[in-house]
Amino acid sequence: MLRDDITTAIRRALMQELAAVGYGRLSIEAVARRAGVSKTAVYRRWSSKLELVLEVVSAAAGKRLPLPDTGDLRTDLEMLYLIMTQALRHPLASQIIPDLLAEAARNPQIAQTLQEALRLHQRTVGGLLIGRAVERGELPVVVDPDIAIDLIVGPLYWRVAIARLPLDPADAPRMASAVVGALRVACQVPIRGESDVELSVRP
Amino acid sequence: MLRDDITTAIRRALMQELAAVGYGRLSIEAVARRAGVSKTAVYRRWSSKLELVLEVVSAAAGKRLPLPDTGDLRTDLEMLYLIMTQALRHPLASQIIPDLLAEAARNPQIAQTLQEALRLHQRTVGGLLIGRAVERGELPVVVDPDIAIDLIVGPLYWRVAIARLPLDPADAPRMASAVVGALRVACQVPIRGESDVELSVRP
DNA sequence: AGACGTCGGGACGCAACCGTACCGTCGCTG
DNA sequence: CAGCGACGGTACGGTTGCGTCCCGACGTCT
Repeated sequence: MLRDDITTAIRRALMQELAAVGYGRLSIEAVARRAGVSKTAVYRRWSSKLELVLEVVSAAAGKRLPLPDTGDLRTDLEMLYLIMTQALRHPLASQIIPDLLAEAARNPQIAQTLQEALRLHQRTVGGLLIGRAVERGELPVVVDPDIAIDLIVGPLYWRVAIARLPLDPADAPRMASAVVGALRVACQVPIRGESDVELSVRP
Repeated sequence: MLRDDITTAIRRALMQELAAVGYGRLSIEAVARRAGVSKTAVYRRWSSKLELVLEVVSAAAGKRLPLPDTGDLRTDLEMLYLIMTQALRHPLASQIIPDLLAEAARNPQIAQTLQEALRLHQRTVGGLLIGRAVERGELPVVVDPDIAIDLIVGPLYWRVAIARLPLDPADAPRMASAVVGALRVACQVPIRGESDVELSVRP
């Protein structure tokens, strides 16, 4: 039987190495060195760099974040943003996730794994948030869950993970309010044009 | 004098190689090979891989996209989304930009260059769009241009560059309408009063 | 026309990494 | 207690890329 302590050491070393040098420069040799084991120990468990990364990352992505349920869409989003900000601020996540997303543009295997892990997760989270808001009457019937996801996740991901600007705690409620406004419009039947109805923050 | 044809051949080869293997795996040798020149030709012009990439990329990022000015914020955004989608659909952009953004998390030089090139550009574009909308009375006075950028760029970038879902032409107007809704809310004075909803996270 | 200066190309030594074969060791089993 | 099987570590040949040096070729200037 393979020793568990060595397996976990390799997993941990992979994450650190991935954050340090990225998938492109990642070498089995460096992972083994950082883990304090030999290359053979790695090759016995995974046959290639790709397989190693896919297994470890998909396992790590399986950890679900807590899902806010405050009974109010705007507050739910605000909490979600604070949670996501904290998660994305973590050095491992903030370096590994963009790196793998970029690599996914070249490697279909990585793309598929990330799609299943991240996008599916977000779709359920977003679906839950929006579904509950619809039940409470805060939103009309959703037209397209994909657009809803884009509107919810896009702004925060852009700011924290891409632009790398800090999300001022005071900004979270403002962004949440704005996204609620976007969702209200997006959920309307897409009648072209007459969207100059006054949209208030207050329900 | 350095021959211009070879210089441009190296520039073109760099972009292709960057898209093919990414910054991490990029090698001067491969660039020279693809350009059909010798390594010396590259080293005579740029002293290192980083310098080469910075120069070429910042030059390429300087190309400004056309800025829509239709006299209506929603239509401006719709046009902007179509333009951005087309630009991001280009294989070079769709692979190079996420790759460099990920690398920017490790390399301050790249981060700074991208900040200046992309973020600054977007800030001017967003500032223009929003400024004109404010002048027309479509929006109240902007509170924070950064949040406005996040709301405008985030959803589209997320969908096209990260989730890699195609933006259905029919989705552009819907996304534009939704973002207008978000901007209307975001531009209101952020009175924090009526959010006395309980702030608790239920798992 | 001839000499000079500059540029591109090929070759070299060096370092890192890959994937594998072999060897010593540990633990289980009878 | 002894034999066996599986595991981890070291060593190896091969490949790739780096950065540099030297040489032949081309254009220019006098």
